[in-house]
Amino acid sequence: MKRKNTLRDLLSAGPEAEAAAQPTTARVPSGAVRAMGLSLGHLREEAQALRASIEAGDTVVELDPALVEGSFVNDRLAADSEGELRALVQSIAESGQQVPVLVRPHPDKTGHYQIAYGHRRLIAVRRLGVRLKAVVRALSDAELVVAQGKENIERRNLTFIERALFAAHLEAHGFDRPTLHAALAVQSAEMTRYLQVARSIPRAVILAIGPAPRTGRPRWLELQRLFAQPQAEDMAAQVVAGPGFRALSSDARFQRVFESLRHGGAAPEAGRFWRNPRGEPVVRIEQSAQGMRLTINERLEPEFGTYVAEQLEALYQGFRSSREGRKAR
DNA sequence: CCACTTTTCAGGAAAAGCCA
DNA sequence: TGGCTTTTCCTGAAAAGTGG
Repeated sequence: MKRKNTLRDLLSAGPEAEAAAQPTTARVPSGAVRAMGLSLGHLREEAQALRASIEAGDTVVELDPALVEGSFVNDRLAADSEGELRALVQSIAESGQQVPVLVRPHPDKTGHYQIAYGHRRLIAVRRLGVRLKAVVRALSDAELVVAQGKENIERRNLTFIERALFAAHLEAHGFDRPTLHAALAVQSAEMTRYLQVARSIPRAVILAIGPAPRTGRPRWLELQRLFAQPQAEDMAAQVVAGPGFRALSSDARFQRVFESLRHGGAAPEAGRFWRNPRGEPVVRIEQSAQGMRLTINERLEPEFGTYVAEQLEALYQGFRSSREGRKAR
């Protein structure tokens, strides 16, 4: 099997070589690797996938990229950065497309194809106006989404909420749990959390917040719990439509929705301060999932913090009696 | 700037709940 | 009852924050 060996040589590094964590020049020119900022793990996943396809007897063909369409399930909330894409375009222009993409014959349009993984390479190749190196395999819908999921999940490119939405999309398409687990490479417990979040938080709110790359499972779960309270949807809708919301980063948008539901009203602005009459920011007020933290700057107000600590008992008594008063009314 | 602490995230195991 | 889903908890790693 000459072809098999040739292709193997192209992707010579196996998992054993990766374990050494040393870049080998046999696989892809190392300069290009560095330029693209790709992790070795990423290359390993692709190499493994391709090795698997070679072992399955697939051949690499060259296709007109115009005949290749995207998948029927969309998994991303945000497009890849232009910088990353440009680096990939440059790499392919210089050293050619080193790794083929995986496609299947289009189920409805004869002569067309649907991509399973390699979306970014497809875009890059289109820009260059060259032909697309691809492995064509007859994949079922389930196999297609599993392959597509692997492309993103194994690169760890999707945020928590993107995975959750992807899972929800797949579920809506009627895929069973085992397929979902395989597509996202997670256990059933994690899948439950994805679906729970995607089901409980209104889609419009999720889309308005966006991928929130620095917001992970705990806080999304916490937000999902907040949506159990009455009026949560209305409140969130108000926040989302509020002034300046769009201008915030995705993570800040999450934070604003989160805070507004926690406090049942207007979102406090980030990094609040209490100022003394001189206008100095003496107390920094920070809200987290755990609670509220007050940081008292004793350089600005010496011994104020000590005083506040001493007054906690009196403050608490005042807090209790104000609560009782409210209940009695 | 560096070392240390705290927070956050995500993977996974085990227990609990649900349903045919 | 057994299989599957959901909930809860624990853990290690990474990131962020803090203080000297």
